[in-house]
Amino acid sequence: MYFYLYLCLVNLFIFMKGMESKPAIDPSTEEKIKNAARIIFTRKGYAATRTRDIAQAAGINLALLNYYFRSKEKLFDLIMMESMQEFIQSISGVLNNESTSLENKIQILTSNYIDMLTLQPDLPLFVLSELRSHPQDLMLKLNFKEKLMRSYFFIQIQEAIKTGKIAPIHPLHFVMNIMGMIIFPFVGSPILKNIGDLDQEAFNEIMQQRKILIPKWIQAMMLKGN
Amino acid sequence: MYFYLYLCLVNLFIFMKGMESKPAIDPSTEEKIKNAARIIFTRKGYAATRTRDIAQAAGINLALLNYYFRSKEKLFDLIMMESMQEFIQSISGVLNNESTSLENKIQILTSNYIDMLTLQPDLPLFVLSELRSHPQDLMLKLNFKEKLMRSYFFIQIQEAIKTGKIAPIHPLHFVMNIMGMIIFPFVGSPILKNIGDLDQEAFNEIMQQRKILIPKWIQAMMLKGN
DNA sequence: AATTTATTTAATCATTTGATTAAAATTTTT
DNA sequence: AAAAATTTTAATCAAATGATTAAATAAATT
Repeated sequence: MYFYLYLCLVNLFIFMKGMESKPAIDPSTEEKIKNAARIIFTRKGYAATRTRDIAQAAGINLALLNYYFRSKEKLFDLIMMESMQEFIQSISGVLNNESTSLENKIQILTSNYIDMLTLQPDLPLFVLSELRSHPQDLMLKLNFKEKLMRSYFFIQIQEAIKTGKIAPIHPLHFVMNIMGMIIFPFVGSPILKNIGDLDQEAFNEIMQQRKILIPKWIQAMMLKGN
Repeated sequence: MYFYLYLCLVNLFIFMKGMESKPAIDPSTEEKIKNAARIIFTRKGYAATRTRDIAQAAGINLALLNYYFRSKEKLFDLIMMESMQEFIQSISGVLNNESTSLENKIQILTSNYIDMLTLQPDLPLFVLSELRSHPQDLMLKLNFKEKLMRSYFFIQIQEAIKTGKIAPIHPLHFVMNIMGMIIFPFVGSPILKNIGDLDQEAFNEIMQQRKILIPKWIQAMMLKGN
Protein backbone atom coordinates (compact mmCIF):
# COMPACT_ATOMS: atom_id res chain seq x y z
CA MET A 1 0.00 0.00 0.00
CA TYR A 2 2.62 2.50 1.05
CA PHE A 3 4.85 0.86 -1.44
CA TYR A 4 5.93 3.85 -3.45
CA LEU A 5 6.39 6.01 -0.42
CA TYR A 6 8.61 3.31 0.93
CA LEU A 7 10.67 3.07 -2.24
CA CYS A 8 11.20 6.80 -2.20
CA LEU A 9 12.39 6.60 1.38
CA VAL A 10 14.71 3.74 0.62
CA ASN A 11 16.16 5.55 -2.35
CA LEU A 12 16.53 8.74 -0.35
CA PHE A 13 18.17 6.75 2.39
CA ILE A 14 20.68 5.10 0.10
CA PHE A 15 21.27 8.34 -1.74
CA MET A 16 21.97 10.28 1.43
CA LYS A 17 24.23 7.57 2.67
CA GLY A 18 26.24 7.95 -0.51
CA MET A 19 26.27 11.75 -0.19
CA GLU A 20 27.56 11.70 3.33
CA SER A 21 30.09 9.10 2.28
CA LYS A 22 29.25 7.16 5.38
CA PRO A 23 29.95 3.44 5.16
CA ALA A 24 27.48 1.90 2.75
CA ILE A 25 25.26 -0.99 3.80
CA ASP A 26 27.21 -4.19 3.63
CA PRO A 27 25.90 -5.73 0.43
CA SER A 28 26.83 -9.23 1.43
CA THR A 29 24.46 -9.48 4.40
CA GLU A 30 21.66 -7.55 2.76
CA GLU A 31 21.94 -9.73 -0.33
CA LYS A 32 22.01 -12.88 1.77
CA ILE A 33 18.69 -11.91 3.31
CA LYS A 34 17.16 -10.90 0.01
CA ASN A 35 18.23 -14.10 -1.68
CA ALA A 36 16.83 -16.26 1.09
CA ALA A 37 13.64 -14.22 1.08
CA ARG A 38 13.25 -14.50 -2.67
CA ILE A 39 13.56 -18.28 -2.57
CA ILE A 40 11.15 -18.81 0.33
CA PHE A 41 8.59 -16.20 -0.71
CA THR A 42 8.60 -17.59 -4.22
CA ARG A 43 8.20 -21.15 -3.07
CA LYS A 44 5.64 -20.71 -0.30
CA GLY A 45 3.94 -17.39 -0.95
CA TYR A 46 3.63 -14.39 1.36
CA ALA A 47 1.23 -15.75 3.96
CA ALA A 48 2.94 -19.11 4.42
CA THR A 49 6.39 -17.59 4.75
CA ARG A 50 7.80 -17.07 8.25
CA THR A 51 10.36 -14.32 8.73
CA ARG A 52 12.22 -16.66 11.07
CA ASP A 53 12.63 -19.13 8.22
CA ILE A 54 14.08 -16.42 6.02
CA ALA A 55 16.48 -15.39 8.76
CA GLN A 56 17.57 -18.96 9.35
CA ALA A 57 18.03 -19.63 5.63
CA ALA A 58 20.09 -16.47 5.37
CA GLY A 59 22.15 -17.54 8.37
CA ILE A 60 21.36 -14.42 10.35
CA ASN A 61 19.26 -13.27 13.27
CA LEU A 62 15.59 -12.41 13.00
CA ALA A 63 16.17 -8.92 14.36
CA LEU A 64 18.64 -8.27 11.60
CA LEU A 65 16.00 -8.88 8.99
CA ASN A 66 13.85 -6.17 10.49
CA TYR A 67 16.88 -3.95 10.94
CA TYR A 68 17.57 -4.06 7.22
CA PHE A 69 14.08 -4.19 5.78
CA ARG A 70 11.91 -2.80 8.55
CA SER A 71 9.12 -5.35 8.13
CA LYS A 72 8.07 -8.54 6.41
CA GLU A 73 5.75 -6.64 4.10
CA LYS A 74 8.39 -4.17 2.98
CA LEU A 75 10.84 -6.98 2.31
CA PHE A 76 8.16 -8.74 0.32
CA ASP A 77 7.29 -5.68 -1.71
CA LEU A 78 10.94 -5.25 -2.57
CA ILE A 79 11.31 -8.87 -3.68
CA MET A 80 8.08 -8.66 -5.63
CA MET A 81 9.16 -5.49 -7.36
CA GLU A 82 12.48 -6.94 -8.36
CA SER A 83 10.90 -10.16 -9.60
CA MET A 84 8.43 -8.26 -11.72
CA GLN A 85 11.08 -5.94 -13.08
CA GLU A 86 13.32 -8.84 -13.98
CA PHE A 87 10.34 -10.49 -15.62
CA ILE A 88 9.45 -7.43 -17.66
CA GLN A 89 13.05 -6.54 -18.39
CA SER A 90 13.68 -9.97 -19.84
CA ILE A 91 11.00 -9.65 -22.48
CA SER A 92 11.00 -5.90 -23.05
CA GLY A 93 14.05 -6.03 -25.26
CA VAL A 94 12.61 -8.77 -27.42
CA LEU A 95 9.22 -7.11 -27.82
CA ASN A 96 10.66 -3.80 -28.93
CA ASN A 97 13.22 -5.05 -31.38
CA GLU A 98 12.16 -3.42 -34.65
CA SER A 99 14.35 -5.57 -36.85
CA THR A 100 12.72 -8.92 -36.12
CA SER A 101 9.55 -10.26 -37.68
CA LEU A 102 6.51 -11.33 -35.71
CA GLU A 103 7.38 -14.98 -36.27
CA ASN A 104 10.91 -14.34 -35.15
CA LYS A 105 9.81 -12.60 -31.98
CA ILE A 106 7.60 -15.49 -31.07
CA GLN A 107 10.49 -17.89 -31.51
CA ILE A 108 12.87 -15.83 -29.40
CA LEU A 109 10.23 -15.06 -26.79
CA THR A 110 9.32 -18.71 -26.42
CA SER A 111 12.91 -19.81 -26.16
CA ASN A 112 13.88 -17.14 -23.64
CA TYR A 113 10.81 -17.67 -21.53
CA ILE A 114 11.21 -21.43 -21.36
CA ASP A 115 14.87 -21.14 -20.45
CA MET A 116 14.07 -18.62 -17.75
CA LEU A 117 11.21 -20.63 -16.29
CA THR A 118 13.27 -23.81 -16.34
CA LEU A 119 15.65 -22.04 -13.98
CA GLN A 120 12.89 -20.43 -11.89
CA PRO A 121 9.89 -22.75 -12.20
CA ASP A 122 8.14 -21.35 -9.12
CA LEU A 123 8.14 -17.77 -10.35
CA PRO A 124 4.89 -17.68 -12.36
CA LEU A 125 2.66 -19.27 -9.73
CA PHE A 126 4.15 -16.93 -7.16
CA VAL A 127 3.50 -13.83 -9.25
CA LEU A 128 0.03 -14.94 -10.30
CA SER A 129 -0.98 -15.86 -6.75
CA GLU A 130 0.27 -12.74 -5.05
CA LEU A 131 -1.10 -10.51 -7.76
CA ARG A 132 -4.57 -11.72 -6.92
CA SER A 133 -4.57 -10.82 -3.24
CA HIS A 134 -2.32 -7.79 -3.18
CA PRO A 135 -3.87 -4.99 -5.22
CA GLN A 136 -0.47 -3.83 -6.28
CA ASP A 137 -1.65 -3.26 -9.79
CA LEU A 138 0.06 0.09 -9.42
CA MET A 139 3.24 -1.57 -10.42
CA LEU A 140 1.43 -3.50 -13.08
CA LYS A 141 -0.51 -0.59 -14.49
CA LEU A 142 2.48 1.66 -14.60
CA ASN A 143 4.79 -0.82 -16.20
CA PHE A 144 3.55 -3.99 -17.71
CA LYS A 145 0.57 -2.65 -19.56
CA GLU A 146 2.39 0.32 -21.04
CA LYS A 147 5.41 -1.78 -21.96
CA LEU A 148 3.29 -4.31 -23.80
CA MET A 149 0.72 -2.04 -25.43
CA ARG A 150 3.28 0.37 -26.78
CA SER A 151 5.68 -2.33 -27.83
CA TYR A 152 6.64 -2.86 -31.42
CA PHE A 153 5.38 -6.39 -30.95
CA PHE A 154 1.85 -5.14 -30.42
CA ILE A 155 2.06 -2.88 -33.44
CA GLN A 156 3.13 -5.87 -35.47
CA ILE A 157 0.15 -7.88 -34.27
CA GLN A 158 -2.28 -5.12 -35.18
CA GLU A 159 -0.56 -4.74 -38.52
CA ALA A 160 -0.92 -8.48 -39.14
CA ILE A 161 -4.61 -8.28 -38.34
CA LYS A 162 -5.05 -5.37 -40.76
CA THR A 163 -3.32 -7.16 -43.60
CA GLY A 164 -5.38 -10.24 -42.89
CA LYS A 165 -2.42 -12.34 -41.82
CA ILE A 166 -4.14 -12.88 -38.48
CA ALA A 167 -7.86 -13.44 -38.21
CA PRO A 168 -9.69 -10.37 -36.86
CA ILE A 169 -9.80 -11.39 -33.23
CA HIS A 170 -9.03 -9.53 -30.05
CA PRO A 171 -5.22 -9.30 -29.78
CA LEU A 172 -5.51 -10.57 -26.23
CA HIS A 173 -6.28 -14.03 -27.58
CA PHE A 174 -2.80 -13.95 -28.99
CA VAL A 175 -1.28 -13.11 -25.63
CA MET A 176 -3.42 -15.68 -23.84
CA ASN A 177 -2.41 -18.46 -26.20
CA ILE A 178 1.29 -17.77 -26.15
CA MET A 179 1.45 -17.27 -22.41
CA GLY A 180 -0.86 -20.19 -21.77
CA MET A 181 1.19 -22.61 -23.78
CA ILE A 182 4.50 -21.41 -22.34
CA ILE A 183 3.64 -20.67 -18.72
CA PHE A 184 0.90 -23.16 -17.88
CA PRO A 185 3.11 -26.26 -18.03
CA PHE A 186 5.29 -24.77 -15.29
CA VAL A 187 2.32 -23.72 -13.18
CA GLY A 188 0.76 -27.15 -13.52
CA SER A 189 3.97 -29.16 -13.40
CA PRO A 190 3.03 -31.23 -10.33
CA ILE A 191 -0.09 -32.52 -12.07
CA LEU A 192 1.56 -32.87 -15.45
CA LYS A 193 4.59 -34.70 -14.13
CA ASN A 194 2.26 -37.00 -12.28
CA ILE A 195 -0.03 -37.93 -15.12
CA GLY A 196 2.86 -38.23 -17.56
CA ASP A 197 5.09 -40.21 -15.18
CA LEU A 198 7.87 -37.71 -15.70
CA ASP A 199 10.78 -36.91 -13.42
CA GLN A 200 12.30 -33.43 -13.46
CA GLU A 201 14.70 -34.31 -16.26
CA ALA A 202 12.02 -35.75 -18.52
CA PHE A 203 9.83 -32.73 -17.84
CA ASN A 204 12.61 -30.35 -18.82
CA GLU A 205 13.16 -32.34 -21.99
CA ILE A 206 9.49 -31.87 -22.91
CA MET A 207 9.87 -28.16 -22.25
CA GLN A 208 12.87 -28.02 -24.53
CA GLN A 209 10.81 -29.62 -27.28
CA ARG A 210 8.22 -26.92 -26.84
CA LYS A 211 10.77 -24.23 -27.73
CA ILE A 212 10.51 -25.51 -31.30
CA LEU A 213 6.90 -26.67 -31.25
CA ILE A 214 5.09 -23.65 -29.81
CA PRO A 215 6.17 -21.18 -32.52
CA LYS A 216 5.05 -23.70 -35.13
CA TRP A 217 1.73 -24.19 -33.42
CA ILE A 218 1.12 -20.48 -33.05
CA GLN A 219 1.85 -20.04 -36.71
CA ALA A 220 -0.46 -22.88 -37.72
CA MET A 221 -3.32 -21.70 -35.60
CA MET A 222 -3.17 -17.95 -35.90
CA LEU A 223 -1.06 -16.84 -38.83
CA LYS A 224 -2.63 -17.26 -42.23
CA GLY A 225 -0.44 -17.96 -45.23
CA ASN A 226 3.35 -18.07 -45.07
CA MET B 1 -1.04 -36.30 6.15
CA TYR B 2 -3.49 -38.37 8.15
CA PHE B 3 -6.00 -37.52 5.52
CA TYR B 4 -7.21 -40.94 4.59
CA LEU B 5 -7.32 -42.14 8.14
CA TYR B 6 -9.45 -39.12 8.88
CA LEU B 7 -11.81 -39.78 6.01
CA CYS B 8 -12.29 -43.34 7.15
CA LEU B 9 -13.09 -42.11 10.63
CA VAL B 10 -15.55 -39.56 9.33
CA ASN B 11 -17.26 -42.11 7.17
CA LEU B 12 -17.39 -44.59 10.00
CA PHE B 13 -18.77 -41.87 12.21
CA ILE B 14 -21.52 -40.88 9.83
CA PHE B 15 -22.27 -44.52 9.04
CA MET B 16 -22.62 -45.48 12.67
CA LYS B 17 -24.77 -42.47 13.30
CA GLY B 18 -27.10 -43.69 10.60
CA MET B 19 -27.09 -47.22 12.00
CA GLU B 20 -27.99 -46.15 15.48
CA SER B 21 -30.61 -43.88 14.01
CA LYS B 22 -29.39 -41.12 16.24
CA PRO B 23 -30.12 -37.64 14.98
CA ALA B 24 -27.84 -36.92 12.06
CA ILE B 25 -25.61 -33.87 12.08
CA ASP B 26 -27.66 -30.87 11.07
CA PRO B 27 -26.75 -30.48 7.41
CA SER B 28 -27.66 -26.83 7.30
CA THR B 29 -25.03 -25.64 9.77
CA GLU B 30 -22.37 -28.02 8.55
CA GLU B 31 -23.03 -26.94 4.98
CA LYS B 32 -22.94 -23.29 5.97
CA ILE B 33 -19.46 -23.75 7.37
CA LYS B 34 -18.27 -25.77 4.41
CA ASN B 35 -19.60 -23.25 1.93
CA ALA B 36 -17.95 -20.35 3.71
CA ALA B 37 -14.73 -22.32 4.00
CA ARG B 38 -14.76 -23.23 0.34
CA ILE B 39 -15.13 -19.62 -0.71
CA ILE B 40 -12.45 -18.23 1.58
CA PHE B 41 -9.95 -21.06 1.15
CA THR B 42 -10.37 -20.84 -2.61
CA ARG B 43 -9.93 -17.11 -2.67
CA LYS B 44 -7.07 -16.68 -0.22
CA GLY B 45 -5.37 -20.06 0.04
CA TYR B 46 -4.75 -22.18 3.11
CA ALA B 47 -2.12 -20.11 4.89
CA ALA B 48 -3.84 -16.75 4.44
CA THR B 49 -7.22 -18.05 5.61
CA ARG B 50 -8.23 -17.41 9.23
CA THR B 51 -10.63 -19.84 10.84
CA ARG B 52 -12.30 -16.86 12.50
CA ASP B 53 -13.08 -15.42 9.07
CA ILE B 54 -14.69 -18.67 8.01
CA ALA B 55 -16.76 -18.75 11.19
CA GLN B 56 -17.88 -15.17 10.72
CA ALA B 57 -18.74 -15.70 7.06
CA ALA B 58 -20.74 -18.76 8.05
CA GLY B 59 -22.49 -16.77 10.76
CA ILE B 60 -21.41 -19.11 13.52
CA ASN B 61 -18.98 -19.32 16.39
CA LEU B 62 -15.34 -20.26 16.03
CA ALA B 63 -15.71 -23.14 18.45
CA LEU B 64 -18.44 -24.58 16.31
CA LEU B 65 -16.10 -24.87 13.38
CA ASN B 66 -13.74 -26.98 15.43
CA TYR B 67 -16.65 -28.92 16.86
CA TYR B 68 -17.74 -29.99 13.39
CA PHE B 69 -14.41 -30.35 11.64
CA ARG B 70 -11.93 -30.84 14.45
CA SER B 71 -9.27 -28.56 12.96
CA LYS B 72 -8.49 -26.09 10.21
CA GLU B 73 -6.37 -28.64 8.39
CA LYS B 74 -9.07 -31.31 8.40
CA LEU B 75 -11.65 -28.84 7.14
CA PHE B 76 -9.25 -27.81 4.43
CA ASP B 77 -8.53 -31.38 3.38
CA LEU B 78 -12.24 -32.01 3.08
CA ILE B 79 -12.81 -28.91 0.95
CA MET B 80 -9.81 -29.76 -1.18
CA MET B 81 -11.01 -33.31 -1.69
CA GLU B 82 -14.46 -32.19 -2.75
CA SER B 83 -13.10 -29.54 -5.09
CA MET B 84 -10.84 -32.06 -6.78
CA GLN B 85 -13.58 -34.63 -7.05
CA GLU B 86 -15.97 -32.12 -8.54
CA PHE B 87 -13.24 -31.10 -10.93
CA ILE B 88 -12.52 -34.66 -12.02
CA GLN B 89 -16.15 -35.67 -12.03
CA SER B 90 -17.03 -32.85 -14.37
CA ILE B 91 -14.64 -33.99 -17.08
CA SER B 92 -14.66 -37.72 -16.47
CA GLY B 93 -17.94 -38.24 -18.26
CA VAL B 94 -16.80 -36.31 -21.30
CA LEU B 95 -13.46 -38.07 -21.56
CA ASN B 96 -14.95 -41.53 -21.43
CA ASN B 97 -17.80 -41.06 -23.85
CA GLU B 98 -17.08 -43.64 -26.55
CA SER B 99 -19.55 -42.22 -29.04
CA THR B 100 -17.92 -38.85 -29.57
CA SER B 101 -14.96 -38.12 -31.82
CA LEU B 102 -11.74 -36.54 -30.64
CA GLU B 103 -12.75 -33.23 -32.20
CA ASN B 104 -16.12 -33.44 -30.54
CA LYS B 105 -14.63 -34.15 -27.15
CA ILE B 106 -12.37 -31.15 -27.44
CA GLN B 107 -15.36 -28.95 -28.26
CA ILE B 108 -17.43 -30.22 -25.36
CA LEU B 109 -14.50 -30.19 -22.96
CA THR B 110 -13.62 -26.63 -23.85
CA SER B 111 -17.19 -25.44 -23.53
CA ASN B 112 -17.81 -27.17 -20.22
CA TYR B 113 -14.52 -26.06 -18.74
CA ILE B 114 -14.97 -22.44 -19.70
CA ASP B 115 -18.51 -22.36 -18.32
CA MET B 116 -17.37 -23.95 -15.09
CA LEU B 117 -14.38 -21.63 -14.65
CA THR B 118 -16.49 -18.61 -15.45
CA LEU B 119 -18.55 -19.51 -12.41
CA GLN B 120 -15.54 -20.45 -10.26
CA PRO B 121 -12.65 -18.38 -11.58
CA ASP B 122 -10.54 -18.80 -8.44
CA LEU B 123 -10.61 -22.57 -8.49
CA PRO B 124 -7.62 -23.33 -10.74
CA LEU B 125 -5.13 -21.05 -8.99
CA PHE B 126 -6.28 -22.46 -5.66
CA VAL B 127 -5.81 -26.05 -6.75
CA LEU B 128 -2.50 -25.39 -8.47
CA SER B 129 -1.11 -23.44 -5.52
CA GLU B 130 -2.11 -25.84 -2.79
CA LEU B 131 -1.01 -28.84 -4.81
CA ARG B 132 2.52 -27.50 -4.77
CA SER B 133 2.94 -27.23 -1.03
CA HIS B 134 0.77 -30.06 0.22
CA PRO B 135 2.15 -33.35 -1.05
CA GLN B 136 -1.32 -34.76 -1.29
CA ASP B 137 -0.54 -36.37 -4.58
CA LEU B 138 -2.10 -39.43 -2.98
CA MET B 139 -5.41 -38.13 -4.09
CA LEU B 140 -3.95 -37.12 -7.38
CA LYS B 141 -2.13 -40.37 -8.06
CA LEU B 142 -5.08 -42.50 -7.11
CA ASN B 143 -7.61 -40.61 -9.15
CA PHE B 144 -6.62 -38.06 -11.68
CA LYS B 145 -3.82 -39.95 -13.35
CA GLU B 146 -5.77 -43.21 -13.65
CA LYS B 147 -8.90 -41.43 -14.80
CA LEU B 148 -7.07 -39.62 -17.56
CA MET B 149 -4.65 -42.32 -18.72
CA ARG B 150 -7.30 -44.99 -18.97
CA SER B 151 -9.86 -42.70 -20.51
CA TYR B 152 -11.24 -43.28 -23.96
CA PHE B 153 -9.98 -39.78 -24.75
CA PHE B 154 -6.40 -40.88 -24.23
CA ILE B 155 -6.91 -43.94 -26.39
CA GLN B 156 -8.25 -41.72 -29.12
CA ILE B 157 -5.19 -39.49 -28.92
CA GLN B 158 -2.83 -42.43 -29.20
CA GLU B 159 -4.90 -43.79 -32.08
CA ALA B 160 -4.69 -40.44 -33.83
CA ILE B 161 -0.94 -40.44 -33.42
CA LYS B 162 -0.71 -43.97 -34.87
CA THR B 163 -2.77 -43.11 -37.92
CA GLY B 164 -0.72 -39.98 -38.43
CA LYS B 165 -3.57 -37.61 -37.72
CA ILE B 166 -1.50 -36.10 -34.93
CA ALA B 167 2.20 -35.54 -35.29
CA PRO B 168 4.23 -38.09 -33.28
CA ILE B 169 4.73 -36.01 -30.18
CA HIS B 170 4.36 -36.78 -26.49
CA PRO B 171 0.61 -36.86 -25.72
CA LEU B 172 1.30 -34.56 -22.80
CA HIS B 173 1.84 -31.70 -25.23
CA PHE B 174 -1.77 -32.15 -26.16
CA VAL B 175 -2.90 -31.88 -22.56
CA MET B 176 -0.61 -28.92 -21.90
CA ASN B 177 -1.94 -26.98 -24.86
CA ILE B 178 -5.60 -27.55 -24.20
CA MET B 179 -5.31 -26.88 -20.49
CA GLY B 180 -3.00 -23.96 -21.05
CA MET B 181 -5.32 -22.23 -23.46
CA ILE B 182 -8.41 -22.87 -21.36
CA ILE B 183 -7.13 -22.47 -17.81
CA PHE B 184 -4.37 -19.91 -18.11
CA PRO B 185 -6.64 -16.96 -18.97
CA PHE B 186 -8.47 -17.49 -15.66
CA VAL B 187 -5.27 -17.88 -13.69
CA GLY B 188 -3.80 -14.77 -15.24
CA SER B 189 -7.00 -12.77 -15.39
CA PRO B 190 -5.77 -9.85 -13.24
CA ILE B 191 -2.89 -9.23 -15.64
CA LEU B 192 -4.93 -9.91 -18.75
CA LYS B 193 -7.82 -7.71 -17.73
CA ASN B 194 -5.36 -4.97 -16.95
CA ILE B 195 -3.40 -5.02 -20.17
CA GLY B 196 -6.56 -5.44 -22.23
CA ASP B 197 -8.53 -2.80 -20.35
CA LEU B 198 -11.31 -5.28 -19.75
CA ASP B 199 -13.93 -5.28 -17.03
CA GLN B 200 -15.38 -8.56 -15.83
CA GLU B 201 -18.09 -8.56 -18.46
CA ALA B 202 -15.72 -7.93 -21.35
CA PHE B 203 -13.41 -10.62 -20.01
CA ASN B 204 -16.24 -13.13 -19.89
CA GLU B 205 -17.16 -12.22 -23.45
CA ILE B 206 -13.62 -13.01 -24.56
CA MET B 207 -13.87 -16.33 -22.77
CA GLN B 208 -17.11 -17.11 -24.55
CA GLN B 209 -15.39 -16.47 -27.86
CA ARG B 210 -12.72 -18.96 -26.90
CA LYS B 211 -15.29 -21.74 -26.63
CA ILE B 212 -15.46 -21.63 -30.41
CA LEU B 213 -11.89 -20.59 -31.13
CA ILE B 214 -9.89 -23.04 -29.04
CA PRO B 215 -11.23 -26.19 -30.72
CA LYS B 216 -10.46 -24.63 -34.09
CA TRP B 217 -6.98 -23.70 -32.99
CA ILE B 218 -6.27 -27.12 -31.57
CA GLN B 219 -7.39 -28.66 -34.81
CA ALA B 220 -5.27 -26.30 -36.89
CA MET B 221 -2.15 -26.81 -34.84
CA MET B 222 -2.26 -30.47 -33.97
CA LEU B 223 -4.67 -32.38 -36.15
CA LYS B 224 -3.51 -33.06 -39.68
CA GLY B 225 -6.09 -33.27 -42.45
CA ASN B 226 -9.83 -32.87 -41.96
C1' DA C 1 -42.74 -33.93 31.53
C1' DA C 2 -38.29 -35.83 32.40
C1' DT C 3 -34.13 -37.31 30.61
C1' DT C 4 -30.85 -37.79 27.45
C1' DT C 5 -28.46 -36.17 23.47
C1' DA C 6 -27.00 -32.69 20.29
C1' DT C 7 -25.86 -27.92 19.27
C1' DT C 8 -24.05 -23.43 20.32
C1' DT C 9 -21.65 -19.96 22.83
C1' DA C 10 -18.44 -17.09 25.83
C1' DA C 11 -14.29 -17.21 27.84
C1' DT C 12 -9.78 -18.73 27.86
C1' DC C 13 -5.27 -21.23 26.63
C1' DA C 14 -1.10 -21.95 24.36
C1' DT C 15 1.53 -21.35 20.47
C1' DT C 16 3.13 -18.92 16.69
C1' DT C 17 4.88 -14.97 14.73
C1' DG C 18 6.10 -10.22 13.47
C1' DA C 19 8.46 -6.73 15.70
C1' DT C 20 11.24 -4.13 19.23
C1' DT C 21 14.81 -2.99 22.59
C1' DA C 22 18.94 -2.66 24.86
C1' DA C 23 23.29 -4.26 24.94
C1' DA C 24 27.39 -6.52 22.87
C1' DA C 25 30.57 -7.00 19.05
C1' DT C 26 32.56 -5.23 15.01
C1' DT C 27 34.06 -1.86 11.88
C1' DT C 28 35.25 2.83 10.55
C1' DT C 29 36.87 7.29 11.44
C1' DT C 30 39.56 10.53 13.89
C1' DA D 1 44.62 3.94 20.29
C1' DA D 2 40.26 6.36 21.26
C1' DA D 3 35.86 7.60 19.76
C1' DA D 4 32.06 7.13 16.85
C1' DA D 5 29.25 4.69 13.92
C1' DT D 6 27.65 0.29 12.33
C1' DT D 7 26.24 -4.31 12.58
C1' DT D 8 24.65 -8.24 15.19
C1' DT D 9 22.56 -10.70 18.87
C1' DA D 10 19.76 -12.36 22.96
C1' DA D 11 15.81 -11.50 25.25
C1' DT D 12 11.34 -10.02 25.20
C1' DC D 13 6.78 -7.96 23.77
C1' DA D 14 2.31 -7.84 21.82
C1' DA D 15 -0.90 -9.28 18.70
C1' DA D 16 -2.86 -12.92 16.00
C1' DT D 17 -4.55 -17.34 15.72
C1' DG D 18 -5.78 -22.28 16.18
C1' DA D 19 -7.82 -24.86 19.60
C1' DT D 20 -10.18 -26.21 24.03
C1' DT D 21 -13.34 -26.18 27.95
C1' DA D 22 -17.22 -25.71 30.62
C1' DA D 23 -21.58 -24.10 30.66
C1' DA D 24 -25.99 -22.73 28.41
C1' DT D 25 -29.52 -23.67 25.06
C1' DA D 26 -32.19 -26.43 21.94
C1' DA D 27 -33.80 -30.79 20.19
C1' DA D 28 -34.91 -35.55 20.47
C1' DT D 29 -36.21 -39.66 23.02
C1' DT D 30 -38.37 -42.12 26.56
